Amino acid sequence: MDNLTELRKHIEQLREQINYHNMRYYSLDSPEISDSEYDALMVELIRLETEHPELVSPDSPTQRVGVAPVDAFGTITHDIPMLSLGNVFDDAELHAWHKRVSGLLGTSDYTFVCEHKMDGLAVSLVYEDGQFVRGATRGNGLQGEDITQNLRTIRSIPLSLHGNIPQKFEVRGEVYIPRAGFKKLNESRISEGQPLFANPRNAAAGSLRQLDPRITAQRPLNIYFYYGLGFTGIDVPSTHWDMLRYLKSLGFRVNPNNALVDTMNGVKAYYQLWLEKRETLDYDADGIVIKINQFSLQQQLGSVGREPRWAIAYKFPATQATTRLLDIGINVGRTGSLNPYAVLEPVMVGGVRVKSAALHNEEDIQRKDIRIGDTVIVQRAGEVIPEIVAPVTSKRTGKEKVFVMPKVCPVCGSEVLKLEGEAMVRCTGVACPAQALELLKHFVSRGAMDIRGLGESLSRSLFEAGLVRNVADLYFLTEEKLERIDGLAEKSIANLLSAIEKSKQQPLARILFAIGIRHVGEETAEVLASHFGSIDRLAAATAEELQEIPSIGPKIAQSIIFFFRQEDNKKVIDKLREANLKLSSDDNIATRELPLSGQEFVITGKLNSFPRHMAEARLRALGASTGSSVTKKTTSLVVGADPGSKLDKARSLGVTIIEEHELLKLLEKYEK
DNA sequence: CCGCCTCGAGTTCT
DNA sequence: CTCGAGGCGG
Repeated sequence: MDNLTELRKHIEQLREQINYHNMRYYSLDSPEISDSEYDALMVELIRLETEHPELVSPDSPTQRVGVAPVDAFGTITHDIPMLSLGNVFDDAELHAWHKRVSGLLGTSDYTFVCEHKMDGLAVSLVYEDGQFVRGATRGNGLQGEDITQNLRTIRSIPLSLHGNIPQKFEVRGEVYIPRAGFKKLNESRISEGQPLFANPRNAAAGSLRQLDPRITAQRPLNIYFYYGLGFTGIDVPSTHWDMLRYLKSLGFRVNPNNALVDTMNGVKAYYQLWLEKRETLDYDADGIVIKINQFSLQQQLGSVGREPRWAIAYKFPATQATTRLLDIGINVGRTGSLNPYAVLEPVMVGGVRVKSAALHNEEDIQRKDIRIGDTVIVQRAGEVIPEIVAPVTSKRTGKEKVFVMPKVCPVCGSEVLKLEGEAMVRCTGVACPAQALELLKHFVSRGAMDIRGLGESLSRSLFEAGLVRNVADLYFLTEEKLERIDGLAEKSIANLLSAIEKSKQQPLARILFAIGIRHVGEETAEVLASHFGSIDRLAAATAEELQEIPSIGPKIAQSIIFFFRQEDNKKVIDKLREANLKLSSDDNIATRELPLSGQEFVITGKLNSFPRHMAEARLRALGASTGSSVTKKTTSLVVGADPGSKLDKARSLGVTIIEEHELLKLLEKYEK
């Protein structure tokens, strides 16, 4: 046997192996070998084919990387037209369809196959003698574009089939981009400065229509097959359901969520199920497709125009809609950030009337190229919050206006500042009313001081009436003052005052969160409260001391120091103290659970009342940690009889030193 | 210095 | 929920 024949055989074997594992991995989602083992096979094949280009065959798995570009797509006439589907939008219309069909057939003794109506691109593939020879887009239904080379790059499309196969047949399926892949694709497009795809469908369409298949090969395209036809040289199944199973047995990827259903109630249940669960799918589905299972009945029904009578789409309420962007407004946040939002012509999306949407920041608007006056696609997918996906550029009239961030704060007129490397533009006004009001709203909110009955509108009224200029003013409100507010009855006033009174008991962590130090949220406030135990100790801390705390870095440290340096803030804190808020957790009942957490105690010398390990255990039970030597992290040193060198160390580090009787007092105070 | 993770801030509608 | 920013480990 000569060398070349042997090599040819080896290459053929490799291809078969790779094709088999391709099918396991891409079509059946159940790989048998690891990715690296697979890669090794592929590398070997590429090496052999590079060395012997004459042995490269068009169905070789190496050819999926895409061949050289074409000038234009050829036209392919579909042997059997690719029909579109009629739509129904509610149960009544669905029943009307069922009734019509049953009437035409003279029976309602048939079954249904339910499938997802995937939001992708319908394609048609022709196989001859087990080889994939031709693939086309749907086009106008009669003629489509020849995208054979692009389809070859999709891994789950078998290039050649084995076993007892039809001489010739056609399969149809839906090409799509999985959601995860779509997200990644758009992310990489951002970093490459390319325009974003509005949705996975557009991305799939754009990818399939690449003239250069090498680009298509890099897109995460996938496909589900849902139809087989035009078989020659073999007996075909007599129902659609069996056809799907047959396609699967040939190695075509078939959607596992398809269902065979006996009754209309089953159809409705399938619809309801996936209406609720559609967000869990890794592709967009805009409805379900109901097909009459028996081919003989399908034939009997035939088509009207371009729509078969034997199938219907039952659409989900749209999660995307287009509407006009009337204007772009600006909100000023608590931190002074200027937050643009879209003013939309109200539109129904996913069953809700949407009239505004957040636009995050200026860059976001520019990247998406959204202009005032544009027709835009609004989305309200699984998430409740609407967003603008993209403008519909084809609807531009030329009168649209590009948005520019104002140079001054729209509320107080102060200059705005965009810091180097930051996305947000900020108002520099120290006394900006918008910021003050937002801070007030934040202060009374649920996670902060939790003052019930003081919502958005009352906050605004109090602020505008000049009764509350800063958050501390809340604690000096009186009945007489509140009577000046319109629409505030006696009972409401009493409730409000009692809610304010109650909030005085909020623990230190809540207060630290509520006063609105930049970069100090709930979590960090908790850390600071348990570490320092009082607002005064926090205010006195240096940047170094702050940064020693885990999760506190230079930025947060700087922000805290900046906050406490401001005269206005000092005044507010003094007034809060005057109002008897718990600015120190020492006298705070609400922090009882772990009053000493964040503190580290070290004991030196001999204790009289109990052994050292007992003292340490009791301290730990209160949330403190205990150490054996004095370090920068030590917060208190307990001094017993005959103290050692730890005392000197503690003095040099400025660690709080307490005596045994003070420790006892401390323990008694917190233990119960 | 980069990538990963967590936290902070802002947001819509019923 | 999403995006940006800060902290931190490799």
